[in-house]
Amino acid sequence: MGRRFFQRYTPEVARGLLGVKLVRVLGKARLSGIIVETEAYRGWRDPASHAYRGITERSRVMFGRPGHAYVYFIYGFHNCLNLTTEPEGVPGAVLIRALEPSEGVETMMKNRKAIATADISSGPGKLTQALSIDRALNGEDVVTSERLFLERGRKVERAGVSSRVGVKRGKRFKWRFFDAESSHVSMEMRQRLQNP
DNA sequence: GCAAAGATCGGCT
DNA sequence: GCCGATCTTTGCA
Repeated sequence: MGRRFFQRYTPEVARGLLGVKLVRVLGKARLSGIIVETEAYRGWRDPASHAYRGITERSRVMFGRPGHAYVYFIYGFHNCLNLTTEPEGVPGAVLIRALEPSEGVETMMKNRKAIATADISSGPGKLTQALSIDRALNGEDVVTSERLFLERGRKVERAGVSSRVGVKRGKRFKWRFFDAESSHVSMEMRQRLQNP
């Protein structure tokens, strides 16, 4: 995926990432999964976004060039992976919320101590654990990186849209996108199917 | 300095 | 459905 893909209106990128394969290379091992759920965080008017109050040490990456990883640590336990969007200077990022595992499933299971494959990466904190993604990858350029990047995946026929989950403010933005035909999304919110 | 909240998960009731 | 774990970031004194 080129830089231009990310340099657009964030909800558009979030929708466009559905069906794309996220690849993590660890030594000679390849771990990957198809993105089936995303959320957009954008601009200065979105109260749920880390960029809401302007540039801080943490949110700096969101204001930088598009196509970079923004990884933050939350609740004392979990890392969350985002990909930055919009032209430089405009804050935006897409939170990757769920993957459908494809390569390296055994390793991901081990990383997760999971017994069911549906449980490997069906949540933002789960997938970073499965793919060994932490803040060491914050700021990684996924357009040129060889340890974290995107590849062509499959076409998503039916995309669902809803409010974002887990946020208190900014509910009015319908910026959560998911593959309505996937059984690997983070929650069973497969009602309210629409076309974005 | 310090206190409080947080883009979560898993276990228990 | 509710609760606890655990620690970073941020806002305010």
